[in-house]
Amino acid sequence: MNFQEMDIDRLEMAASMLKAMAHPMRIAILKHLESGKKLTVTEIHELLGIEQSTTSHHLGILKDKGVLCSKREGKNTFYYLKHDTLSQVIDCLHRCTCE
Amino acid sequence: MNFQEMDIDRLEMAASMLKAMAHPMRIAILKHLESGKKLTVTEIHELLGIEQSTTSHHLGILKDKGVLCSKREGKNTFYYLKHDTLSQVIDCLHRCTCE
DNA sequence: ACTAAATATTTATATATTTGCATTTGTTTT
DNA sequence: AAAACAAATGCAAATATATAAATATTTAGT
Repeated sequence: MNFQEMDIDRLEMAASMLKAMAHPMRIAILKHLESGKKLTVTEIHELLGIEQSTTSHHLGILKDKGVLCSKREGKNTFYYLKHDTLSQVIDCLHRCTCE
Repeated sequence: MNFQEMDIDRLEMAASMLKAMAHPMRIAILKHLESGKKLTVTEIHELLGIEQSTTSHHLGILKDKGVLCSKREGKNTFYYLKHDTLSQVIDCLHRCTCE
Protein backbone atom coordinates (compact mmCIF):
# COMPACT_ATOMS: atom_id res chain seq x y z
CA MET A 1 0.00 0.00 0.00
CA ASN A 2 1.50 3.31 -1.10
CA PHE A 3 0.83 6.81 0.20
CA GLN A 4 -1.61 7.61 -2.56
CA GLU A 5 -3.84 4.68 -1.64
CA MET A 6 -3.54 5.45 2.04
CA ASP A 7 -4.70 8.95 1.32
CA ILE A 8 -7.64 7.77 -0.72
CA ASP A 9 -8.72 5.37 1.98
CA ARG A 10 -8.54 8.14 4.49
CA LEU A 11 -10.51 10.53 2.31
CA GLU A 12 -13.17 7.90 1.87
CA MET A 13 -13.32 7.27 5.58
CA ALA A 14 -13.66 10.98 6.27
CA ALA A 15 -16.32 11.26 3.58
CA SER A 16 -18.36 8.44 5.01
CA MET A 17 -18.23 9.98 8.49
CA LEU A 18 -19.41 13.29 7.07
CA LYS A 19 -22.10 11.60 5.04
CA ALA A 20 -23.34 9.92 8.18
CA MET A 21 -23.59 13.29 9.89
CA ALA A 22 -25.12 15.05 6.89
CA HIS A 23 -28.79 14.74 7.79
CA PRO A 24 -30.97 17.17 9.75
CA MET A 25 -32.17 14.60 12.27
CA ARG A 26 -28.72 13.18 12.76
CA ILE A 27 -27.29 16.63 13.38
CA ALA A 28 -30.06 17.16 15.93
CA ILE A 29 -29.02 13.89 17.56
CA LEU A 30 -25.39 14.98 17.67
CA LYS A 31 -26.34 18.28 19.26
CA HIS A 32 -27.84 16.35 22.15
CA LEU A 33 -24.69 14.30 22.57
CA GLU A 34 -22.23 17.15 23.04
CA SER A 35 -19.83 17.20 25.98
CA GLY A 36 -19.77 13.45 26.52
CA LYS A 37 -23.49 13.02 27.13
CA LYS A 38 -24.87 9.49 26.79
CA LEU A 39 -28.49 8.92 25.78
CA THR A 40 -30.67 5.89 25.07
CA VAL A 41 -32.61 5.27 21.87
CA THR A 42 -35.87 5.99 23.68
CA GLU A 43 -34.63 9.24 25.14
CA ILE A 44 -33.56 10.44 21.72
CA HIS A 45 -36.75 9.28 20.05
CA GLU A 46 -38.76 11.24 22.63
CA LEU A 47 -36.51 14.30 22.53
CA LEU A 48 -36.81 14.58 18.75
CA GLY A 49 -40.35 13.30 18.32
CA ILE A 50 -39.48 10.77 15.64
CA GLU A 51 -40.32 7.05 15.38
CA GLN A 52 -38.36 4.57 17.45
CA SER A 53 -37.32 2.56 14.43
CA THR A 54 -36.28 5.66 12.55
CA THR A 55 -34.23 6.76 15.54
CA SER A 56 -32.54 3.40 15.81
CA HIS A 57 -31.80 3.47 12.12
CA HIS A 58 -30.14 6.88 12.33
CA LEU A 59 -28.12 5.83 15.34
CA GLY A 60 -27.06 2.69 13.51
CA ILE A 61 -25.72 4.73 10.62
CA LEU A 62 -23.79 7.05 12.93
CA LYS A 63 -22.32 4.09 14.78
CA ASP A 64 -21.51 2.16 11.64
CA LYS A 65 -19.55 5.08 10.20
CA GLY A 66 -17.53 5.68 13.35
CA VAL A 67 -19.27 8.79 14.64
CA LEU A 68 -20.91 7.20 17.67
CA CYS A 69 -20.29 4.32 20.07
CA SER A 70 -22.89 2.41 22.03
CA LYS A 71 -22.95 0.39 25.18
CA ARG A 72 -25.78 -1.76 26.38
CA GLU A 73 -26.91 -1.61 30.00
CA GLY A 74 -29.79 -3.95 30.67
CA LYS A 75 -32.71 -3.07 28.47
CA ASN A 76 -31.16 0.19 27.37
CA THR A 77 -28.49 1.01 24.85
CA PHE A 78 -26.64 4.24 25.42
CA TYR A 79 -25.15 6.12 22.52
CA TYR A 80 -22.34 8.65 22.74
CA LEU A 81 -19.74 10.41 20.59
CA LYS A 82 -16.77 8.29 19.63
CA HIS A 83 -14.50 11.36 19.42
CA ASP A 84 -15.32 14.29 21.71
CA THR A 85 -13.69 16.54 19.16
CA LEU A 86 -16.58 15.93 16.77
CA SER A 87 -18.59 18.44 18.78
CA GLN A 88 -16.40 21.02 17.07
CA VAL A 89 -17.94 20.11 13.74
CA ILE A 90 -21.41 20.72 15.11
CA ASP A 91 -20.39 24.00 16.74
CA CYS A 92 -18.73 25.11 13.56
CA LEU A 93 -21.86 24.42 11.54
CA HIS A 94 -23.90 26.26 14.11
CA ARG A 95 -21.73 29.32 13.58
CA CYS A 96 -21.77 29.02 9.81
CA THR A 97 -25.58 28.97 9.62
CA CYS A 98 -26.15 32.23 11.48
CA GLU A 99 -26.81 34.47 8.51
CA MET B 1 -42.19 31.48 11.71
CA ASN B 2 -41.68 30.02 15.18
CA PHE B 3 -38.48 28.83 16.80
CA GLN B 4 -39.15 25.22 15.94
CA GLU B 5 -39.30 25.98 12.23
CA MET B 6 -36.29 28.24 12.47
CA ASP B 7 -34.40 25.42 14.06
CA ILE B 8 -35.44 22.98 11.37
CA ASP B 9 -34.37 25.37 8.64
CA ARG B 10 -31.03 25.74 10.30
CA LEU B 11 -30.59 22.00 10.69
CA GLU B 12 -31.37 21.54 7.03
CA MET B 13 -28.94 24.22 6.05
CA ALA B 14 -26.23 22.62 8.16
CA ALA B 15 -27.07 19.21 6.73
CA SER B 16 -26.83 20.42 3.18
CA MET B 17 -23.45 22.01 3.85
CA LEU B 18 -22.22 18.74 5.33
CA LYS B 19 -23.71 16.76 2.50
CA ALA B 20 -21.85 18.94 0.03
CA MET B 21 -18.60 18.24 1.87
CA ALA B 22 -19.25 14.53 2.26
CA HIS B 23 -17.41 13.27 -0.81
CA PRO B 24 -13.79 12.14 -1.07
CA MET B 25 -12.93 14.45 -3.95
CA ARG B 26 -14.68 17.39 -2.37
CA ILE B 27 -12.80 16.85 0.88
CA ALA B 28 -9.59 16.73 -1.15
CA ILE B 29 -10.59 20.05 -2.72
CA LEU B 30 -11.27 21.58 0.69
CA LYS B 31 -7.88 20.43 1.96
CA HIS B 32 -6.27 22.50 -0.77
CA LEU B 33 -8.30 25.55 0.20
CA GLU B 34 -7.26 25.76 3.85
CA SER B 35 -5.99 29.02 5.33
CA GLY B 36 -7.72 31.29 2.85
CA LYS B 37 -6.11 29.89 -0.28
CA LYS B 38 -7.83 30.70 -3.58
CA LEU B 39 -7.53 28.33 -6.54
CA THR B 40 -8.92 28.18 -10.06
CA VAL B 41 -10.89 25.31 -11.55
CA THR B 42 -7.94 24.33 -13.72
CA GLU B 43 -5.49 24.38 -10.82
CA ILE B 44 -7.76 22.07 -8.86
CA HIS B 45 -8.44 19.81 -11.80
CA GLU B 46 -4.69 19.43 -12.33
CA LEU B 47 -3.87 19.04 -8.64
CA LEU B 48 -6.37 16.23 -8.22
CA GLY B 49 -6.09 14.65 -11.67
CA ILE B 50 -9.81 14.61 -12.34
CA GLU B 51 -11.80 15.82 -15.36
CA GLN B 52 -12.41 19.53 -15.77
CA SER B 53 -16.17 19.15 -15.96
CA THR B 54 -16.17 16.91 -12.93
CA THR B 55 -14.11 19.46 -11.02
CA SER B 56 -16.43 22.28 -11.99
CA HIS B 57 -19.39 20.19 -10.98
CA HIS B 58 -17.94 19.51 -7.52
CA LEU B 59 -17.07 23.16 -7.06
CA GLY B 60 -20.59 24.13 -8.10
CA ILE B 61 -22.07 21.89 -5.44
CA LEU B 62 -19.80 23.31 -2.75
CA LYS B 63 -20.66 26.84 -3.78
CA ASP B 64 -24.37 26.20 -4.08
CA LYS B 65 -24.52 24.82 -0.55
CA GLY B 66 -22.63 27.71 0.99
CA VAL B 67 -19.28 26.04 1.58
CA LEU B 68 -17.32 27.97 -1.04
CA CYS B 69 -17.41 31.37 -2.72
CA SER B 70 -16.07 32.19 -6.13
CA LYS B 71 -14.84 35.27 -7.87
CA ARG B 72 -14.14 35.58 -11.53
CA GLU B 73 -10.97 37.27 -12.74
CA GLY B 74 -10.71 37.30 -16.48
CA LYS B 75 -10.88 33.78 -17.82
CA ASN B 76 -10.32 32.27 -14.41
CA THR B 77 -12.68 31.66 -11.56
CA PHE B 78 -11.09 31.46 -8.14
CA TYR B 79 -12.75 29.40 -5.47
CA TYR B 80 -12.22 29.82 -1.73
CA LEU B 81 -13.79 28.92 1.61
CA LYS B 82 -16.82 31.00 2.53
CA HIS B 83 -16.07 30.56 6.24
CA ASP B 84 -12.43 30.15 7.28
CA THR B 85 -13.65 28.22 10.28
CA LEU B 86 -14.68 25.36 8.00
CA SER B 87 -11.04 24.31 7.90
CA GLN B 88 -11.66 23.09 11.44
CA VAL B 89 -14.07 20.50 10.11
CA ILE B 90 -11.43 19.17 7.76
CA ASP B 91 -8.77 19.17 10.47
CA CYS B 92 -11.10 17.43 12.86
CA LEU B 93 -11.84 14.71 10.33
CA HIS B 94 -8.15 14.34 9.69
CA ARG B 95 -7.61 13.66 13.37
CA CYS B 96 -10.57 11.30 13.63
CA THR B 97 -9.33 9.09 10.78
CA CYS B 98 -5.91 8.35 12.26
CA GLU B 99 -6.62 4.89 13.67
C1' DA C 1 -15.85 38.59 -35.76
C1' DC C 2 -13.13 34.25 -34.98
C1' DT C 3 -10.57 31.17 -32.20
C1' DA C 4 -8.91 29.13 -28.16
C1' DA C 5 -8.95 28.69 -23.26
C1' DA C 6 -11.48 28.34 -18.97
C1' DT C 7 -15.67 27.25 -16.89
C1' DA C 8 -20.41 25.72 -16.55
C1' DT C 9 -24.54 23.11 -17.64
C1' DT C 10 -27.21 19.38 -19.34
C1' DT C 11 -28.28 14.61 -19.95
C1' DA C 12 -29.13 9.95 -18.98
C1' DT C 13 -28.35 5.85 -16.42
C1' DA C 14 -27.20 3.65 -12.34
C1' DT C 15 -27.14 3.54 -7.55
C1' DA C 16 -28.18 4.93 -2.84
C1' DT C 17 -31.09 7.01 0.96
C1' DT C 18 -35.09 7.98 3.70
C1' DT C 19 -39.16 6.68 6.09
C1' DG C 20 -42.87 4.19 8.42
C1' DC C 21 -44.78 -0.06 9.35
C1' DA C 22 -44.57 -4.69 10.89
C1' DT C 23 -41.81 -7.96 12.82
C1' DT C 24 -38.10 -9.79 15.59
C1' DT C 25 -34.60 -10.05 18.97
C1' DG C 26 -32.83 -9.19 23.53
C1' DT C 27 -33.59 -8.18 28.53
C1' DT C 28 -35.99 -7.65 32.86
C1' DT C 29 -39.81 -8.50 35.89
C1' DT C 30 -43.59 -11.05 37.68
C1' DA D 1 -42.78 -19.21 31.03
C1' DA D 2 -45.32 -15.19 30.05
C1' DA D 3 -45.73 -10.32 29.82
C1' DA D 4 -43.65 -5.91 29.24
C1' DC D 5 -40.31 -2.96 27.72
C1' DA D 6 -36.21 -1.54 24.74
C1' DA D 7 -33.86 -1.84 20.59
C1' DA D 8 -32.86 -3.67 15.98
C1' DT D 9 -34.11 -5.50 11.41
C1' DG D 10 -36.46 -6.39 6.84
C1' DC D 11 -39.20 -4.46 3.48
C1' DA D 12 -41.03 -1.34 -0.12
C1' DA D 13 -42.13 3.21 -2.24
C1' DA D 14 -40.67 7.68 -2.84
C1' DT D 15 -36.90 10.56 -3.32
C1' DA D 16 -32.13 11.92 -3.91
C1' DT D 17 -27.34 11.41 -5.55
C1' DA D 18 -23.36 9.93 -8.43
C1' DT D 19 -21.03 9.66 -12.66
C1' DA D 20 -19.50 10.46 -17.17
C1' DA D 21 -20.08 12.23 -21.67
C1' DA D 22 -21.58 15.72 -24.52
C1' DT D 23 -22.65 20.38 -25.11
C1' DA D 24 -22.89 25.33 -23.95
C1' DT D 25 -21.27 29.70 -22.13
C1' DT D 26 -17.94 33.28 -20.99
C1' DT D 27 -13.77 35.81 -21.77
C1' DA D 28 -9.15 37.16 -23.93
C1' DG D 29 -6.32 37.72 -27.73
C1' DT D 30 -5.84 38.43 -32.66
